[in-house]
Amino acid sequence: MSRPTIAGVARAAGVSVASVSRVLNGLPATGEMVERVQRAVEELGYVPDARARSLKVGRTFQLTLAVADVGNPVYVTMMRAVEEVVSAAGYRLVVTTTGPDVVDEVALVRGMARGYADGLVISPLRVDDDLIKSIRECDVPVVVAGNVPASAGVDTVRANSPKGMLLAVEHLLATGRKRIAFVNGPVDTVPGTARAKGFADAMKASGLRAVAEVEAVDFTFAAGREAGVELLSGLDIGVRGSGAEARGGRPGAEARGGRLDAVIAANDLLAVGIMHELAARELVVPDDVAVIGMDDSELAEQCFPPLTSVNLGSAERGRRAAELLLARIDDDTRAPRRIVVQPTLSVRKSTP
Amino acid sequence: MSRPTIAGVARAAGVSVASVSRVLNGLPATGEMVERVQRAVEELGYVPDARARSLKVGRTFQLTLAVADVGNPVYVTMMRAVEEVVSAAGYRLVVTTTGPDVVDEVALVRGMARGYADGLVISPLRVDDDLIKSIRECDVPVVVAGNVPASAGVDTVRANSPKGMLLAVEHLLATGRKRIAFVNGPVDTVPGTARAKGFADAMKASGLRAVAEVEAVDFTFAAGREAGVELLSGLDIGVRGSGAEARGGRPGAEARGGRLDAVIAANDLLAVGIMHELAARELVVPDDVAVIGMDDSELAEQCFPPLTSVNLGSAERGRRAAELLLARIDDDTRAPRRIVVQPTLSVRKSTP
DNA sequence: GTCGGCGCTGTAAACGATTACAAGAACGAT
DNA sequence: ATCGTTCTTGTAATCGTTTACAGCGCCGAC
Repeated sequence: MSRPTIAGVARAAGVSVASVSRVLNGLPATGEMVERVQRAVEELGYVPDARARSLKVGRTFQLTLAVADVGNPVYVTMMRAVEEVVSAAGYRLVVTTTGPDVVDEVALVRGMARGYADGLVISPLRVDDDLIKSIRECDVPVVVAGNVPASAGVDTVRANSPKGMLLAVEHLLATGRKRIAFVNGPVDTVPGTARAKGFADAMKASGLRAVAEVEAVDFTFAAGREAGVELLSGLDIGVRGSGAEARGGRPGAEARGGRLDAVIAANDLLAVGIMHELAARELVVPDDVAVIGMDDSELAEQCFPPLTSVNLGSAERGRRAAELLLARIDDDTRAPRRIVVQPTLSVRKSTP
Repeated sequence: MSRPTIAGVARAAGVSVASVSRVLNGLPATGEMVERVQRAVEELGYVPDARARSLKVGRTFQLTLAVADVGNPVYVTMMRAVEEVVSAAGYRLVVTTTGPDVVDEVALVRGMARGYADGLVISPLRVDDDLIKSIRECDVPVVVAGNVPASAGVDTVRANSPKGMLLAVEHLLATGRKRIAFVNGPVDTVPGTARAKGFADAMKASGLRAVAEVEAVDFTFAAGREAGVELLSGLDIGVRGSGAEARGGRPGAEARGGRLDAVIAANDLLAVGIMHELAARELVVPDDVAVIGMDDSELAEQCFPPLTSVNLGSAERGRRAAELLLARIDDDTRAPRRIVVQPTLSVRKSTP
């Protein structure tokens, strides 16, 4: 009645359980043995039990991907890439949402010790010593998709935000925009700090000063809109001066850096949120204000106008991270590798 | 050196393994016993092995969610909802992408017999007898998020597409649009057939005839653009007649149903794809053409103009599906339930 | 003909937890 | 003081697989 076990198959085939197991795992056996076992398996509809197998071989053939927010399209891209690699290698993927708190990330990493998965790819939003420690002590292999110090002694795959920022700023310069504002996510996050430093460096290298900088409360669309409101109130805006200026920008605006003709956002969701606020003020993208996002997610081509975005290689990072994880599962002695994926710029209609 | 087992804890605490297990599972024990065990656990950093536990108790505390395409924002919404419910109940979520082929869905359901998860929520894109059969025979509880015949004898949670279509058509009528085109996904899919029937019924009920109907190759953004190209070539378009008409619509267009002033798309991704093609032809949404999507995903509020969309309750469907699954895991004797979630219309700027 | 070697098969011991069952302790009632 | 009840604890079986080890043919070589 209940599911047949390997013992039932053995009985039906008139052989030992060991032989059944061997046939099922492709170990050497005579043609007749294979034949009998396969017939019995077929007849009973036997399917090996993953739980028992996991216990014995010490592996679950599952890998975990932990991201902060599945609603962020960049994680969807990454998830796709990871899925592809790990499923090709015969693993299932467990996707976990950690949320924005580092304590939940730590709890997750600690929990890996239960052995429900053979490895972890984690893209931590916030990093502290506890997290580093938990990763270093973790029983199962961990790959970090993001930036943690080399001292953590863990495989990492990260983006090159500074280079990406440089691409963005240079592209704006090349198209004649110099009055640039920057909307970042929380600076106490890993991507937030990287973007902040990258933007500062890129601007310095180009001899520019930011017209304005705003820190959104998180990396979501809603936060992008809020940041847009904050950014656009009281600033003199637009190439044509058709915007706030016509409606009378505050006097202080000039002092804060002058007119605004371009916005760089720390990710695509923020960029799209800002574009909505620009539209609400009847400012035209890119004519009045150019907008550049980061991540080059699917949203960048779906939004309107299509968003020029810095491709930080999220798909490649996902792929490489998954590959590193698989490699480490096979060989845990190898020295940790630190891969940096280089950015490219996907130019679309949101910049002139 | 390697991970401590319950036997190690028992030795360190000077008690039996049974006692350790009991303390860990909160079964009655004296204060001193609890004390000793907890100290030993603390000292050794013991964490129970999920694999061994799974084998013994016959449960993995994992649930699987199978969707066709993680890139579709409606699945992201659903996934969030499912995640929330199942993780609150102490389960992990395994997200699997089946792709568009029914054979892969069947393989997935069959594979559940391995017992790597305690239940499955599947949102099948295509359904055939094999799939129904595999679901009926499945060893672990299955809940279908979608439409399968009652004869399958399985819990289902589905949307009410016809009602949703009615909401869309009525909204267009109420805003003075009668020349409606419909862009569907593949009609050999579950949502595709439901939408097709719903649209036909809604139009009949309103005494209207479709100006045009296009079937996209799948439910993606790219397919939406292709469908947009097909739809818009040679049709006379727009309330103001400022569009194709000015550039000379083909003579045949009138015969095919006359001018076009509204498009209903089978989901948000298709709608957004179409909006891009409208924009490429300098047609203004909603002034020239109104657009309505379905799913009311995050993309609907992120795109521009924000998309009026039929909310088919994807979050609620996810939640209810997860709840049904948890309930069935607790009690597999209960008769199958078939829940229908009612739609609402989220009116935004893409309709007048 | 015997023996070594090789290759297949079966027996039984793991893997690390839970839990049925039995045994012992403690305690109150008679 | 004895007995029965209750509560706690320990012993050992069990979940379904994999795999070390031993046994047993069979073959070729001497």
